[in-house]
Amino acid sequence: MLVATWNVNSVVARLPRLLDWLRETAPDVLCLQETKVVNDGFPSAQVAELGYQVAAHGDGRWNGVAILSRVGLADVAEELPGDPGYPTADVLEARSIAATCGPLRIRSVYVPNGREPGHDHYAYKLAWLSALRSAVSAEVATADGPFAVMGDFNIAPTDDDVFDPAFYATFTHVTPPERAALAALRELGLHDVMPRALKHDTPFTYWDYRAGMFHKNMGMRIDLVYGNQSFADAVEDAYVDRNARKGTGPSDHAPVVVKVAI
DNA sequence: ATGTCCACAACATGTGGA
Repeated sequence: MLVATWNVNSVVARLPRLLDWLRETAPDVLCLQETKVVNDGFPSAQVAELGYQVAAHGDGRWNGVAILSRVGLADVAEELPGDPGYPTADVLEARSIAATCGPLRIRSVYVPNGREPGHDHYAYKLAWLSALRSAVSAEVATADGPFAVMGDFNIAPTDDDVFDPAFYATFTHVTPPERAALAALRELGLHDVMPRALKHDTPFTYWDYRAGMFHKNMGMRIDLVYGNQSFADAVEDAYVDRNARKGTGPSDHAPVVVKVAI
């Protein structure tokens, strides 16, 4: 199986590139983030022509996640129990969706950005990650086969995952509490599936649109694949498809593609 | 050598978010 995750920064704006990429790469399962569209606006018919079923969970203007599968799609869960909501507990954002795709249980996540350390949104990010840990803990405990949670975590696990730690020193994505939240996920028995880079030896997955950062390779690895033991044992290859970040009208993220013997 | 994009409201361009 080929499994992938990609923050597309609007599935509508990215549709031509998404369809081209699906034809070229032909993943069996693709997790999307930042679809930025309500479910009725999701281009389901276009991806269906390529053989994919869709489970979408969208807000509209912001956020939005989805799972595309051509190996079956069942037991879809859009709720995240314990979701703290933002700015208040009654406002839940579309940041997580889970489904069973053939033999694989999968969760696509778009972790809150956090904006800046100390901001309300930063506290929300940590609370949201705590809720995610609880949900994933239950999934890991009940999974009798391969399980993976993947998506845009908006956290670089280590200093090696950013082009220059000093550049990000005062920003979110690298603070100890955020990294501790990732470690808490791994403590559930999940493995960080490290992709190889197609260039530069740095498997970054995100480069800001501004100031030519992609061309200077000033990026971060914040799109992650965390798999349980069964999933990790089956990994044959993993890479960041930086080619999808090139050219006209790219997302600011590149897909992470994982080949698993499942 | 240089370097942002997206959606929305509204209908020009400002705004918020990333």
